[in-house]
Amino acid sequence: MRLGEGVEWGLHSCLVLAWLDDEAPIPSARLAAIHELPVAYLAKQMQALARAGIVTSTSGPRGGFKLARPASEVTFLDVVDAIEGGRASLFECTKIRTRGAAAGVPEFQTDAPCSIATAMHRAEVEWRSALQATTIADITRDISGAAPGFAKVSRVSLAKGEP
Amino acid sequence: MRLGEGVEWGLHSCLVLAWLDDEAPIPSARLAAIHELPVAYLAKQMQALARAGIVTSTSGPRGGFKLARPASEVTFLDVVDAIEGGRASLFECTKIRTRGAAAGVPEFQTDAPCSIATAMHRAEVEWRSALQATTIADITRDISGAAPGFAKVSRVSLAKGEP
DNA sequence: GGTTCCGTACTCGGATAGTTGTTGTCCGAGTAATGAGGG
DNA sequence: CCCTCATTACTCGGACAACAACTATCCGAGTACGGAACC
Repeated sequence: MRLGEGVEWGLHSCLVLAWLDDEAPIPSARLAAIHELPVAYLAKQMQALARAGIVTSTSGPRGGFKLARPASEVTFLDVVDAIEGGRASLFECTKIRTRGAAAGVPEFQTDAPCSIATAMHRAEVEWRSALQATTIADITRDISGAAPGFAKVSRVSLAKGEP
Repeated sequence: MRLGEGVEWGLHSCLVLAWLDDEAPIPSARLAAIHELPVAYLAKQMQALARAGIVTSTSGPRGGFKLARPASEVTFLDVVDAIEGGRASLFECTKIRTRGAAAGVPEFQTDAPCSIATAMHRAEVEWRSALQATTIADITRDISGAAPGFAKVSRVSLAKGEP
């Protein structure tokens, strides 16, 4: 079990969009070329981000994608939920304790939520909280801090396409 | 994206095994009947638990599964890892920042681990920590506390099979 | 020369196949109880 | 009556299909630019 690859692509793409925020919209083709990804499939993931309101899309020449809001307000959880499409519930309780022979056991028939499901959900909340506590802006800060002198020139190379 | 159903089955089965700890080993057929699950597929999951050393298996008549160690030493993380078979890494970094046009950007070529992967892994550690902090014994405590008076009689019904 | 209009090229968007992983099932190897036979 | 041993039934264990989800791809709808024609 693991997250789809699209999550990684979406996060990196949002990072690039934040990086080139003052430039024109970036089409999927260029986003794909930057990370050497399948163009059409990345486009599909970008559609999911657009539906979730994380990025805005523009059609036609000079069109492409831009961040819909400041990078500091785009959390990792937003991107994960957008691309996984709500299927990001790590655990789902199917109420198996209410079926079969266990149905005759009073301790298992209480209306209280299943203790196992509760524990799993508690862990999941920890995961989602950590994702929500991190934004795209945190990552751009990391990268800018690592090599501030080359920021502008590399942004230009990325915007042009090939290095 | 979500965990396999086998995780829920494994957790509930461990709970039953802990509940009936002083009884004879429980065969997969009875475990499946308790929760009305597909017998053969549950057996497959129990095999995974046995390989991980969480339960011990006995063949032949009067055989079945028993917890290999006290329920207080069986964490949810143990069960999840055992059944997901090590594929429980929620996120895997495929190093896409080192390919394509991004390969020419100095900021993306540092040897430091990918900031995005780091953030995702940090969230995953939170999840795994929460899972490790919960044991099967915690759940048995919850259930016993809810209806202490009926514990013994229901344990007997479960051991016999049908209520 | 300025304005309008049309053609063109480029972009997103949803509908369409291929491949991997999960779910479900089956039969064989091994083992302990069981009953018969012999001492 | 007790012991030995073959039979038998029951269990786990790994090998074998069916399904779903993820991955990958294509073509159509819409839009802005660019140029030509007209005023």
